[in-house]
Amino acid sequence: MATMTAAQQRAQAKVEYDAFVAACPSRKLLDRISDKWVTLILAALGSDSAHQPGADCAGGPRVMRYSELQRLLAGVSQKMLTQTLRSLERDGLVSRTVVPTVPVTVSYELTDLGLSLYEMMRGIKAWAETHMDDVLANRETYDTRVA
Amino acid sequence: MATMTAAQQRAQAKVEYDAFVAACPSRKLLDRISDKWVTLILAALGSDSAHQPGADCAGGPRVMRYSELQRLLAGVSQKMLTQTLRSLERDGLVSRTVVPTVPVTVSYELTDLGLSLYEMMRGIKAWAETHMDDVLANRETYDTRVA
DNA sequence: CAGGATCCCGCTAGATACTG
DNA sequence: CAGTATCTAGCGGGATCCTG
Repeated sequence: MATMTAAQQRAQAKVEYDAFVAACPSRKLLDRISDKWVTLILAALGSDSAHQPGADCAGGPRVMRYSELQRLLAGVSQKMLTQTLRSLERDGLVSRTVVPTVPVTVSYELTDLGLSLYEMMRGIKAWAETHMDDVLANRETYDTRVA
Repeated sequence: MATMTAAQQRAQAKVEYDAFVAACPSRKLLDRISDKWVTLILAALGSDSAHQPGADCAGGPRVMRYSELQRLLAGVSQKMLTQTLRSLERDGLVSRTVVPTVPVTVSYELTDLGLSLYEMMRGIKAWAETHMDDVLANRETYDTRVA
């Protein structure tokens, strides 16, 4: 039984390729920043608070408390907020500070690494603002052509 | 019944914020490139074929056929490959060419817009290769600190 | 105040089978 | 060769309730 069927060989190739892709640094980065709340938290802590519909918190503090973030990011569940903050802390992108008052006070801010990531996201933002209109236009053209 | 409960107001805020986020160009871009197969197809068509474990197709053609892509991207299902290619075509990022031979021959290649996106992804790749090691190191430190 | 624990549901990727 | 159609299971994420 040393031989494999074609299907088995394909399955094997898939496993290897998946492992290869999973190990790719770019893939890891994308997995991280593609998370909806990651980007929004980064934007919030990076003081790019234009991500709030009406109000503006321009020049707002780069250090925010849990409840502040929850208020700013309307619609985030506690679960996702906590989960996301934890993973960002784990990756050394944000720092978490607990002040043992009563009740307890917890604040978050970007680390240097997190700030660096935030800066790179501005590059993405720049591309998006430059080219997304074209993409959207192409999309509409395509849809009307089909219909 | 003109008044709303606190819960209703929160739900309303969430809807508005979600709509706001959905309209954000950066968000749209991230939704697009965070797709596993999108990035891999772009890499394949951008001739960055280092995404194959063993073999190398350096300097490979920027125009590839459906079956070539399927072979290169080991483990992709027909469904996802077709679906992804369609959406990329819809957005004007890749062009699809049908040659009516028997059986039919279909080839894909990047458009200028798609190439531009590919170039921007190299920026992401650069950041990843520069900083992901730090992230991973932080992650391990965090895990051992907890355990 | 900041978060842990639990239940539950929608969505989507994937497998399978069929076709022009 | 290059798809289309259908069905299903797994899982991420939200809602809800509880606590140091």
